[in-house]
Amino acid sequence: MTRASALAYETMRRWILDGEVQPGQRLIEEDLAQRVGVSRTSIREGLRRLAADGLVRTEASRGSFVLELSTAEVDEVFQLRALLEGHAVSLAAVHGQPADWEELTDIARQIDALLGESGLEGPALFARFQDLNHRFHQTLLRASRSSRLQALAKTLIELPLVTLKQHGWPGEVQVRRSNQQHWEIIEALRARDPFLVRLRLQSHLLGARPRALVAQMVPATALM
Amino acid sequence: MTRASALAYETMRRWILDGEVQPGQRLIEEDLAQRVGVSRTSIREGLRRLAADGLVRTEASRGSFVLELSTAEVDEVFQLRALLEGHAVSLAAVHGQPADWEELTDIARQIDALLGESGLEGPALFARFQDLNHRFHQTLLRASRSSRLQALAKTLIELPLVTLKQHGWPGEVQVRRSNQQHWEIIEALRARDPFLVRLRLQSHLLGARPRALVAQMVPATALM
DNA sequence: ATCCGCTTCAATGTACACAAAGTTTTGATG
DNA sequence: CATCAAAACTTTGTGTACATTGAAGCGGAT
Repeated sequence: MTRASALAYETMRRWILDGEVQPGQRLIEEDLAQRVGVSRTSIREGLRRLAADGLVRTEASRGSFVLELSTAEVDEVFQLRALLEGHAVSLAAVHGQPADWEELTDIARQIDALLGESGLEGPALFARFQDLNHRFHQTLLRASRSSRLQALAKTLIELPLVTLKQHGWPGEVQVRRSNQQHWEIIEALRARDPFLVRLRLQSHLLGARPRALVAQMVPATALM
Repeated sequence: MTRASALAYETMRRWILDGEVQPGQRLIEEDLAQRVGVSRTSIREGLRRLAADGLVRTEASRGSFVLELSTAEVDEVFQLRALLEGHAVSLAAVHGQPADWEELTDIARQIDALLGESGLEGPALFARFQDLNHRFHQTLLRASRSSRLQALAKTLIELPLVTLKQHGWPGEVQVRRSNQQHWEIIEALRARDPFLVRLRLQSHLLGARPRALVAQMVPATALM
């Protein structure tokens, strides 16, 4: 079984996404090899995959560094997500199946349930919301029935996660508002309205971003 | 200098894009190593980069295969190109510089010059047009001033090239029509009209595709 | 003759050792 | 004391040997 390199990839990927290694930090192959428990060969293969994902940047003969994202770059990523996922949901509105709506509904229900649990707050609430939210967007992408579009968007979705520890967690209010929008997206999908669902999804993605982004947008047409 | 792996990557990439290895063909690491003149280590690294580009597909423990694209997948790629490059040119209309317009104009002039040369036809004409056309679209992407968008679109642009040998070359008529559209795109950029330039670019990209594609489009909104 | 399982073989996956490149330390000199 | 160059060390890049896996071919049993 192809395991050592896959193990290296997944382990390091998790370290980066969970913030256990800092953005900008240099990654030394030998150290990684010892920590993961595989040889440098497998570590190198994992690093190259991470570089392809955009999670690390590799400079020739100088090593690999964990991705750093400026706020401007985070905005850029969200603009592109809005473009690609907007397209995806409008395809989903046409090609999607009732089973897709069910899956989305199930996830939205689980997020609602999360909000109902008393005593759940801060990091704990956030971690579970994060996971469900991620699944929601992945499910939307799958419903587009375009594997290539799915692959492109998937990499973008993960990039901003490296900066989460710096930006802190959203509060219960934001989670509530976010899931309300999820329900509205599902509604537009059930109605098979590609135009409306795209608008709602783009609004969902860009509304969560700093206001600065809106000002930078190409007026009226940037994301269409 | 990082050379062996870079050499492997570029050499194999050229083989694939030039059709010297067939779509679907299995690539055996040892053979490649001998043909390129580097060790399997470097070949493997090159293959992984090609896999990240989407030019080869790697199955665990079973080897690497040159990308195969069905006509439906080619259409899918062009749809995504229309989406991403459409966005890019509308950004270019806002953020681009006069130097960008000059560069584009220069390329369009060279294509016109190509058509003026008597005796140039078939594969020879096509090869030179192909190169200039590629540079035109790359320049458009650069003018968007979005490196991430550029990177995403760049990989898509190259994918359909693997099937060129199967589809034959476009004639002089198509080249002429294509460059006419290039001029119209440049005009819309100079006018800094993000809406118009996006429409013209999408029309340029999708017009060249089989009619079937239009029928598959999500009515009215697929690419907006 | 066909099907099942075992052996054999070819190709990929992994580890390790050596080579090349880059960085830091050190020491001599002005 | 500052500066610069050379040596020592650290880290990445490449080649090669060995391990593992999957496929193909072979042989025997029904």
